Amino acid sequence: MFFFGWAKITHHAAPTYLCTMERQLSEQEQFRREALEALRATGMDPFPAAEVPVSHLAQDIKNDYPSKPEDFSEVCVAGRLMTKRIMGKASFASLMDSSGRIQIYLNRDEICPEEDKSIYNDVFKKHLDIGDFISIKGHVFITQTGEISVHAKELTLLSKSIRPLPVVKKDADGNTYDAFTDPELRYRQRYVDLVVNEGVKDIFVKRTKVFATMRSIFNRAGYLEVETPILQPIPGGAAARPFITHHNALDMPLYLRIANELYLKRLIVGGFDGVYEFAKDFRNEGMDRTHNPEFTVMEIYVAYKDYFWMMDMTEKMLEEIAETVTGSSEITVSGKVISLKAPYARVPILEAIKTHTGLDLLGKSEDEIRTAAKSIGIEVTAAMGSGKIIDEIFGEKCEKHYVQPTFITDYPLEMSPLCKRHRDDDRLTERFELFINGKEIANAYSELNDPIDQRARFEEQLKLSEKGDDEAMFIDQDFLRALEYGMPPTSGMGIGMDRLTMLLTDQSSIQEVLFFPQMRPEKAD
RNA sequence: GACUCGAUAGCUCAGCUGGUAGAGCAAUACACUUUUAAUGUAUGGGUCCUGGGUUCGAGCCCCAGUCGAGUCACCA
Repeated sequence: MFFFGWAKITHHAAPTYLCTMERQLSEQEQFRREALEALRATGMDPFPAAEVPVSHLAQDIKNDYPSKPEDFSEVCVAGRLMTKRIMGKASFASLMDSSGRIQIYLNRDEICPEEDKSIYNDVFKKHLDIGDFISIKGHVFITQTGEISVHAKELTLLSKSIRPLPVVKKDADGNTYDAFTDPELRYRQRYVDLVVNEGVKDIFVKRTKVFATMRSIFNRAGYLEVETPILQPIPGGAAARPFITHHNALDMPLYLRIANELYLKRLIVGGFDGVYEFAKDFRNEGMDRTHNPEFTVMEIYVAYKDYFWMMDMTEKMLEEIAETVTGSSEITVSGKVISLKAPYARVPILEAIKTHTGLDLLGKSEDEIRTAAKSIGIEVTAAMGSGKIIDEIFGEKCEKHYVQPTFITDYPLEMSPLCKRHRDDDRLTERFELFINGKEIANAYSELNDPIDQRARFEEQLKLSEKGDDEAMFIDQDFLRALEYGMPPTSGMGIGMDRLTMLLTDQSSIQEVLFFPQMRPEKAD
């Protein structure tokens, strides 16, 4: 069983948050449990099993009732009770379903036409709480104050909520009061965040639309969506510290993938013309506003193409995604208007450095590059080769200037061990990174398919790692074997899906676009 | 990892020079048949993040720690 295997390796006690300890109930929780028992005492099941005959969503009623009121004489809506306004024998409530909120009007004598008024007087007024799931059958009408509402004929409890939700209110001007804002609580209890904070759902709906749009663009082009191993014996395809785990039956270490590049290229060797994968990757590094230990990358490889083709494809794809998801190819990111309309500027990295620092590094030796970097205040260490230094200069002095989408191209050979040499200059590679709003969004190559050169590049990485670069790449012998059988000329691209989503939803923190961002364990409740 | 800020009622927050813990919303009770941040009256609700220390006395001061946010470092 999973648990025993895991316990054997770690020897850790179960984290405290997994322990089920008696928790002191708050006054409000006690009241809700009493209400639950009171409902049971009336013979009502607070958690009934039957299917709910929902006929309409709140938003559809609000959209369509004005033009076709005759279609709304009998509706059934279901969702959470979010407010109760009781005025004696009549009440208003708001019901929230997946589409939004709608007001419910309840009248005692219509809900309870018989002698027994307990459904209204006891169940609705006393025992129903904010957060309970209910269904309402009735007809749609417009109140005196002009709000489209459901006039209730029948009220059914669907599920009792025994823990109070934070109550967030809005006034007539749209100002929000008592918003549920503590980031720790919002991320740990995302379910609550989604229920009470307006706009949170929308970010995640957009996230899914980004994925769906990208997928449909690739499928339209005939590329194959594939799955490749997450547990890898050699964590290849990128330079990063991996998570390590252990397979008991094989008694061997396995790594959670840091990238899937080398597996997708094996599939190109195998004869697929275009393959792509939305991949969760894992990197055992620091966490901050733009880094989560697990994150999502889309990688695509297309045979017989080069990186120029990939730039064309990428800019058209991003334009279409922006239009589909946000309704416009112009987006606003932290107050800046960014146009994702193709084509994008294309700037070789050494030209970018020349523009922003005045340094001309083309054809310079490692020592000259090191000296030049120091001259503009870049810190360099002995472990850094010329590629890493150039990357450092670009990151420090240039990157931030590329707010509008820009392909930075033709990186030095040393920085790109999986990338084909540049057709015009063998010190450079056919690589681009796409920068938007000063941040890297995508990375692509004309893929290196010369197995002899690939082996030499891996060996170069090995030397770097001996020099102290703990992120240099591992050598994957099976990948080299695959290349030796022959890989067609291929272009590949990886795009950070979390960061793309951040861009398209104007969020500055990766935690806002991940349902469940990584957190330290919380204390026992 | 370093620094800064924060943690008080279900939620958002206030808390004076160290002297028995406060508000709004939410909750409970009553009233109220078209309200919408419903309203009115009354009431209850606290491990002041944890553990030490100083003090006659600590939410507040000191030390150590936990969790979170921000900045930096790290990071293809």
